[in-house]
Amino acid sequence: MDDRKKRILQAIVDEYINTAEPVSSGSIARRYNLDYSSATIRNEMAELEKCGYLDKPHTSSGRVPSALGYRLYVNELLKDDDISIEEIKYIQSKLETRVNEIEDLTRITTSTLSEITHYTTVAVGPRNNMQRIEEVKFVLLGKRNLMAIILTDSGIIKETIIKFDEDITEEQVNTLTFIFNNKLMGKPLEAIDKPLEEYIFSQMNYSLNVIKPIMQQLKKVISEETEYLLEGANKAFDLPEFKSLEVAKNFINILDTKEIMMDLLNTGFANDINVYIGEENENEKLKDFSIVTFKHKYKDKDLGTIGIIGPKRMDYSKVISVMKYISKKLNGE
Amino acid sequence: MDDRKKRILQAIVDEYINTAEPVSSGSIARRYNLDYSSATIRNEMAELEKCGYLDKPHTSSGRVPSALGYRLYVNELLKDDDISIEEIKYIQSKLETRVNEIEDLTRITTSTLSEITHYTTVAVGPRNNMQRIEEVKFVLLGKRNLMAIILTDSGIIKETIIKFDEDITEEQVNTLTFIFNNKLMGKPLEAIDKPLEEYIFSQMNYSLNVIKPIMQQLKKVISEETEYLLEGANKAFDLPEFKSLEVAKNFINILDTKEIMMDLLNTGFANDINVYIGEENENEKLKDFSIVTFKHKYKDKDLGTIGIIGPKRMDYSKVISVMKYISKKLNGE
DNA sequence: CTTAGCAGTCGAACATAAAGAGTGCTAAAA
DNA sequence: TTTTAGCACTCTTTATGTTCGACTGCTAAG
Repeated sequence: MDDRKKRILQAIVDEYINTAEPVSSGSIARRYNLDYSSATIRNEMAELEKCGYLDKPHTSSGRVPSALGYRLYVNELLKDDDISIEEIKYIQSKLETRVNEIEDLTRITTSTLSEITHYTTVAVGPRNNMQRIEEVKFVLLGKRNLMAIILTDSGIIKETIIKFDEDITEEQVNTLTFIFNNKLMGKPLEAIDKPLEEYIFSQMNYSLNVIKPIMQQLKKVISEETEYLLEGANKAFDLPEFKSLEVAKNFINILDTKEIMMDLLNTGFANDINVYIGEENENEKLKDFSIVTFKHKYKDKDLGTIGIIGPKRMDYSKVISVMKYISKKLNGE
Repeated sequence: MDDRKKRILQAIVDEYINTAEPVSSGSIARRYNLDYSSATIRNEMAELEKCGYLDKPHTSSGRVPSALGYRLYVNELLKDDDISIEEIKYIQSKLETRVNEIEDLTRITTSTLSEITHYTTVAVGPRNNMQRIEEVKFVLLGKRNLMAIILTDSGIIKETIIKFDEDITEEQVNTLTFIFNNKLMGKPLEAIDKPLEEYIFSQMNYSLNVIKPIMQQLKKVISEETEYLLEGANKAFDLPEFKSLEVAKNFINILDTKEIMMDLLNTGFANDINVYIGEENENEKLKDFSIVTFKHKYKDKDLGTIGIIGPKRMDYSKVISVMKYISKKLNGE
């Protein structure tokens, strides 16, 4: 794989990302100043195809990058810093918004990312079981409703309401608070389990009627799907690939069955931008799409993962540049 | 408008709802036992068209109901009780799930409705400003975070977190709790406004640094969009009308810009099922869709509105029957 | 090693024809 | 007066053929 082949491949991918049309040897020779004739480029393209980096829709058509071609492009040929001053300013202004809840920061980041890149953006909260409990609070609402608040080290606050069939006293609440904090402070969320239930039951002399519903609801909340955010689903429909009904249908399906995206977002390495290109994905429905994800943190607190989904012909340079910038900015310059 | 015309119109609408193909006089004569020849039906169809109840895609094609036709059908010709025993059992089993938070009930209702009808379903919470405050609680989280909890008479609980730049004392929290409850109990949510802020400021001898952020955040929370739920967006894409790219694009657009649906859901009469048919909607984007909404209540508490969006060729009988049943069931038999 | 030139391939766009479904109208039947 | 059989006419759909243009692949010359 010599240098000239790479330059040509890069030109083809760039051109295809811009036009969404199969790229001909002539257009490359004309528009990119590679100083070779279309015939030479044609020969190189034939070889690139033989190596699997390019595909041809039919015998006499131009070339289209294959998944392998995009992969090489992403790994080796990306333009760095593909982000303008205006965009930087816009991102800065957005991220400076003061937020009270950490979820708001995720929401702002997600929508900003979608606005800048013009792709659909998805976010999930951090994996619950990684978080450690800092404090548990119980607040009596009326006589038969109890709100439980769990503060974690990631700054995410889980709260839930538990309904009872009998009245709860302030004293009970105090005991509960003491025992839960005593037992759980510093522990991961998954420490809320059966053994804990038994321990608490042994410590408190109330009926199971009080503890059972609390444990049940707490377990439900911590096992619950983390928040799932979706921004700019309609943006995709302006892209030429969505002329195909099958593509459009798959897209909606992917977004609607949250598990597909959630799985993908929960894979991937921390501290890194992960790129999944078309057929590289196991899921058949993702074959026409690429997804770029990154775990975002704020002052080293895990805030979950944000992903961008678009056509394989995605503007990887732009997307990755913007993600890198936002990631750096969030983590403190 | 004689009876026979109505029977024929009903047959045409029923047939079109089933097949999504223009309906011919012959198919009506064959499949519905109206005891008239296709020629007679043809004559009636011509008149129905003249009156505006039917449309013809082109000169020699069958007829398609117009918005006016659907309207007459919905107002006068609906089959009652178009819901099977199995469906009733399924709905019952779903609605019996015990829930702790009122939002869960909305979620279950929304997804059940989507599963039974096979249409996309949307829900919004009740209009905030209608609700009355029953209690306000403040809970100190750490030293500089305060959680505010507002209980309303509809059972919806709003909670939010307020961040401070200085430490807050328990004493301050107690004073805040006393003043807020004293001033707000029984008042509507919109009582949280500028005059309240001034009153509280006059009553407490702390700096504005404490009250300002609280009021700001509370106002934000109560003015915030109420929850917006979406179920079964992909179901729509199996319908033949979604072969048209324009229709599909409009659909995604409608769902993505929440305001369109929110506006519609917040219109409409309480205690009633509201039907909006295609061009009847002011919004141009809705011209190909119909929406059926109902305000749902649980034991007379307002839980917001649920709506179904589908093609104009929606199975109105089924949708309305299911809604009526669920509505009755939620409000206690 | 590069490139000009040209034959060959394929898709897109357009025109044409035939088949089929449905209507509207007329005139006969009930 | 109402209903219906029958038929001409209209319009869509599908199939088929044709042309045009954009590319490629290959050969042979530079």
